Amino acid sequence: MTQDVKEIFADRRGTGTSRGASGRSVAVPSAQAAAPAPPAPAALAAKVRTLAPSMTRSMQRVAEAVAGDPAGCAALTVTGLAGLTGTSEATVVRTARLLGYPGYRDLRLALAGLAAQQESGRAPAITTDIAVDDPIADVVAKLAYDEQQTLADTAAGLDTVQLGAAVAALAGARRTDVYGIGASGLVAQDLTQKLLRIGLIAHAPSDPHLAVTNAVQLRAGDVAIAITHSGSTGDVIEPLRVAFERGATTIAVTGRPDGPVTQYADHVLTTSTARESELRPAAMSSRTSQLLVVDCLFVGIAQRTYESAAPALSASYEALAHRHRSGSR
Amino acid sequence: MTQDVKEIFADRRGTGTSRGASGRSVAVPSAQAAAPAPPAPAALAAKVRTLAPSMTRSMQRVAEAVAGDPAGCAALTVTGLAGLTGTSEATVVRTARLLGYPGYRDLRLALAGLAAQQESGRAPAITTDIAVDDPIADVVAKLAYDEQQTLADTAAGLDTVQLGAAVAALAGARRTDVYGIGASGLVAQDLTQKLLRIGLIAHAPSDPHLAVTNAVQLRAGDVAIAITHSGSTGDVIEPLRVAFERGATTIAVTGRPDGPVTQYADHVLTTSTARESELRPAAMSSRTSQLLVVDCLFVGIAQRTYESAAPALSASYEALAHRHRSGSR
DNA sequence: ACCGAAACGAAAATATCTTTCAACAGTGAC
DNA sequence: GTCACTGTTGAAAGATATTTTCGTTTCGGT
Repeated sequence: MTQDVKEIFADRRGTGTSRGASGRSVAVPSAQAAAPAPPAPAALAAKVRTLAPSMTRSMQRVAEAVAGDPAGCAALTVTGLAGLTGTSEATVVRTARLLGYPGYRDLRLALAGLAAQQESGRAPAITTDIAVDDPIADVVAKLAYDEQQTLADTAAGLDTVQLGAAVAALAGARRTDVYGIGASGLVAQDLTQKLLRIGLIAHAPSDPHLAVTNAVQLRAGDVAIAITHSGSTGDVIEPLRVAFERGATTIAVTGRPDGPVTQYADHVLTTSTARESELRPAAMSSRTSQLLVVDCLFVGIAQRTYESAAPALSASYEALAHRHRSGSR
Repeated sequence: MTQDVKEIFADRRGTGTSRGASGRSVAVPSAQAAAPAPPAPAALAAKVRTLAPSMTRSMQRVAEAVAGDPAGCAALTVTGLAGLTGTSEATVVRTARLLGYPGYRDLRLALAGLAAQQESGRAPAITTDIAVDDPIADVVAKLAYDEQQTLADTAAGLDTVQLGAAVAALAGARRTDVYGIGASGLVAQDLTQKLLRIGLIAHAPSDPHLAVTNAVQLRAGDVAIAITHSGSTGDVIEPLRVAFERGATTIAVTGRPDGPVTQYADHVLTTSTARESELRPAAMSSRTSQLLVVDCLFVGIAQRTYESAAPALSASYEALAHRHRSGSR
């Protein structure tokens, strides 16, 4: 619940990006040292969207103002912004904390930076929503633009320390389980396919019961990954919990870093949340975001295990070659 | 010479330090405001050089530090910067004034902006390939950039006429089969999931033999889609050929519009082919491209069948709601 | 060596940010 | 419906940071 919020307020300098990890030792030493999460520079708009659901009404108003007019807000003091949004100074500070800054002062600094970037980058044409009567060409353009935006947001908001830790764990894993349901299930399978290609042992059970059965087999040295946009998909959380309790290293790929799933995750990789609409279900951009994260994991692992990954990759390529008809002209 | 300094010191309220006031009641673009020069955004280094002669020794030290490391200085308080340069707070404020800002606070804000600009300015260096020893942050940036590129290429290269025709066929189809193997198989499943969600009948057999078995059942009024990057995957072409011969409308989503698969396709949707490398297999960008095409198909169909699609979408959403744990927040 | 003007910094004064705490609103149990 | 409880909120106290004041120091000229 709001315990997340409370925590943030209570222990400001806290290194605990992931609550789950607090009870256990993190594999990579550098992880917690640098972990407090580098206050985002340009990833602010994305962060606002990601965290918006876990904000209270007043905080949302503040976040909205900040995301909507960085330059304007940067010129305001706490009191000014509080007045503008019809809230109190305390709320503004709370919002700043929630967004990952030590206090309003730093948020303001970041805001100034963002404003400068926007200024130089020139306004990137606002995405209007897709309408029922949009011509097909517009649909293509809007979707492409949106997905590009999602990619940028995801890349900006991805915690490279967590990512590095996740890669390290995966690269040395005895075996890996990937859990995902629905659209996220496809992402899970995608990752699994990739891992298999570089000679790692990976499974992506699609049946929730099988997933739990699988999870029970895991132990220290194994890795379990849960992929869920909402962060609260029971069928995915359950196997991760089991894996967590069996001592496996657990990773959560989610759009809600404050969701239940992170309780059992040693490392949390945050995917970006784009606005959705009737014609554009959340599944669309969350999938794009998840896939980018998965690709990053994959390439990271491939780098680390290059000696064995490279031959494995070409071997699987060779093996499939004959399944393609010879000529294509 | 130092008369500038004097002036600045003497008349402090001249330019209206109070931001709040200036934001409201100033009706006329203040004449005096023009003269004092708007606080420089990025021209800071230049300003330092220009004004250096009229600075005292201590102030020069401060100006030098500021120009040399904007990012670093932006992180410091007055006291900190005074300490770093071996001067006093008063001197720092005096320098800020000389540079055209109402006070240190505003200089600091400008500094943050400058730092952000510099930061983003050095981004475009990511066009190179991913190397084995790239730091993880570079991997993220490069992958995101590449996928964005792929999206742009795909959107640009997509034939909207073909797309429109494909959408029309799908929207009116009695049933739809989607064939894909390996990475493309996941895309096929993704499309299938989406179609099911809006109440259409779709299958994505993953077993090639089952695919053919399925294809045999198709007839005019049905649609078959083959997804293959290479355009020459036998296991995918075969069912499409069967469907084609049974009279179904056939669609090919491929990166090779000249490949064998198009022989049996009524409509061809071209995905873009990005360069691949050892660490970045083709599967990665082709998948991104294919997914965009699939999304376009989906949204197009949803538009056409809006009356029935919208309720179906919300119904499936409702049905799944209870599978998510109550809430975080 | 002495004078005056300019430069400088310590500390007071002010503005700004942060924390605390008590009151309030929403929610679920009975 | 009422009660207890948890979570949210803003006012004001408390802590920091910035700005101003003002006396001391430095430097150049006589």
